[in-house]
Amino acid sequence: MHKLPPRALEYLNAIARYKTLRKAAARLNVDPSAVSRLLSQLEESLLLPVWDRTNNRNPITPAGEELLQYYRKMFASEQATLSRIDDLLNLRTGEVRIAVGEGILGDLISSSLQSFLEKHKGIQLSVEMAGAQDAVQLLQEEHIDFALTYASVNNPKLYCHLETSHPLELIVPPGHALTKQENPVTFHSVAEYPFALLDKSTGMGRLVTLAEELNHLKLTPRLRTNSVAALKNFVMSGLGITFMPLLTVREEIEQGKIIVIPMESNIFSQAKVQVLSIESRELTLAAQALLNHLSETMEFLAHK
Amino acid sequence: MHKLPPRALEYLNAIARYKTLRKAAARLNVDPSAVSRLLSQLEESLLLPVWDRTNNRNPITPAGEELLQYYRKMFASEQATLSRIDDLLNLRTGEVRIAVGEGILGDLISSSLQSFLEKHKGIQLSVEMAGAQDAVQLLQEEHIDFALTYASVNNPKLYCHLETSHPLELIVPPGHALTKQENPVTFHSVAEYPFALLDKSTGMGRLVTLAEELNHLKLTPRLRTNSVAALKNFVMSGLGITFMPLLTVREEIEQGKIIVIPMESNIFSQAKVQVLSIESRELTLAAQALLNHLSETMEFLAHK
DNA sequence: TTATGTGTTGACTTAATTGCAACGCTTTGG
DNA sequence: CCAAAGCGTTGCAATTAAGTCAACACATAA
Repeated sequence: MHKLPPRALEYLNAIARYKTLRKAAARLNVDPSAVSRLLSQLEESLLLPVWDRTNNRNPITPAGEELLQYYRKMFASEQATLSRIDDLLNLRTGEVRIAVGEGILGDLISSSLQSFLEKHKGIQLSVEMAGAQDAVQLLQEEHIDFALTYASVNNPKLYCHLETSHPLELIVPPGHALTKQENPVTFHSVAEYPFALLDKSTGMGRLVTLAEELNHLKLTPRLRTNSVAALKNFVMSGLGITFMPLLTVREEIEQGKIIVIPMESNIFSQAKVQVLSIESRELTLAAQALLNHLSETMEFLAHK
Repeated sequence: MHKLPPRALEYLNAIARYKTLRKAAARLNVDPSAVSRLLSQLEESLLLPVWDRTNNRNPITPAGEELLQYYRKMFASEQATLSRIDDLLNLRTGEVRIAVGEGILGDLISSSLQSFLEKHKGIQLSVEMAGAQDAVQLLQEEHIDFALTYASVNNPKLYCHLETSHPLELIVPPGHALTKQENPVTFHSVAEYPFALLDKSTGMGRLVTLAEELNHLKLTPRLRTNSVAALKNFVMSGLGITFMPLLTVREEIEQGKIIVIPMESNIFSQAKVQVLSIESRELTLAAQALLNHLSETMEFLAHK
């Protein structure tokens, strides 16, 4: 099976429109000979005439009609494809899939995501809530474009687009005994109060475990959960204290429902929010646009 | 708007299949550099990358996916088109439209038409019954491929593919007085009996009119119709006599229902069955095939 | 480390398209 | 009736596109 030269079909189409070879050639700004020859060799390859040189009213043969039907469909489809690619280029369409690690509350980024969706009406957005290592998994399996994580492990396969420091803080309810303490609270003194911890599966959980080991101390929490919201409620209801980054409880602090107490541990100050993607895998245009948008509109992602 | 080079899409498709440029090039039996260059210039024209050189598992970018979707649809459509054209070439499909002039009974050619339809299962056939000049009109307006006419006028615009002589004969019922006459019947003696004539719109009708003028005689028929069948019934029921070509009454003669009487007039011997089409307009393959089939299977069209 | 794989680049060759001028033909209009 | 304008086609030269070959830079695996 051979190939249909598109140029020849274009010529045939022009002949169908302008009825005669010379007029068609004139419209296409080519020499009539080019048209004549290309169509002749097309007919030779098909073993069939595609147009009737002696009929100026309806010069297209049945075989030619088949070709034209194909050509016109193809042409329309090509234009549509180019238009879609142009949309892609101008972010009028596209798809971004991200994961946000537990520890970064949906509320925090949802307003930014919403303004992004409004800015780029045609872009589909998919946000997956996941643990830190789940996010890495999703990245490597290419289910997502990038991940927003908190306190995740370093991974050489991953590229960090930007990171901001967000230390893990000690969070207590108003009126808690530790609020009266003058000198900075030590890790040991925390153990004397009922407290809650995040699962070890999360980045925050692992950070706490690390601190335990460094302080040769085994904490036994009243509550262990993988839900940041549950953790917040635990503290706000006065049941006890916990560790959380400031960014997750900013609102509650302003409302006085929660109080942050400085700690002397500098282990927790390693904690960072990171935007990660697969090393050496270029971001989609749409993904890059979302990333830019997030870093512009989210204070907690602003470079420090 | 520019044009998508098909070769580049073919290359992109091969890369999608074989994951790497070199393997794709190997499968297509081209040098890798050709693939590299063509794809690079495609990307340059689109202002977007179409494949990811660093990802051997899924090298196609979103823009590339759009292109491939288009390419595959186009490819399938091209194959289908070529297949349809091949069908045209091999008469597995097509359309033939003919007109048969009154005077050639449908029964006469219907068996031949039927065997043609059986031979070429995919061909659509359209048969129009028409008067001789109606057929010419249909030809010139290109509604039909060719016309089968009887005793039609000569027309320089028409090409006669084949013609066979079929004189207009005197047709009488068995036992008619003229059957007893020994010397050849003259045109004048016909007028003494009740007779029927075809409409002047038909070729046969005009032939009779011509004979009237040459013999300075005005015939007043008992019946004037444009239906050959009505004419036959008129004679068979013994109501009178008429003029018809042998080919339309062959069956009735064999059954003894109708008798042919020789006439001395040689005007009627001009009458011919003709296959006509527009001069210089080549017949469709399918039309040519039908014409061949008719001339092979119809005795009355056999060359004499 | 070597060895094998990737994509890319430069110089050259080859094939396909096109432009130009001319020819033979039919149709049109004085 | 002939001249003029239109048609499609062909030979030859020029341009452009696509291809090969060899070499390079880089990454990965043994």
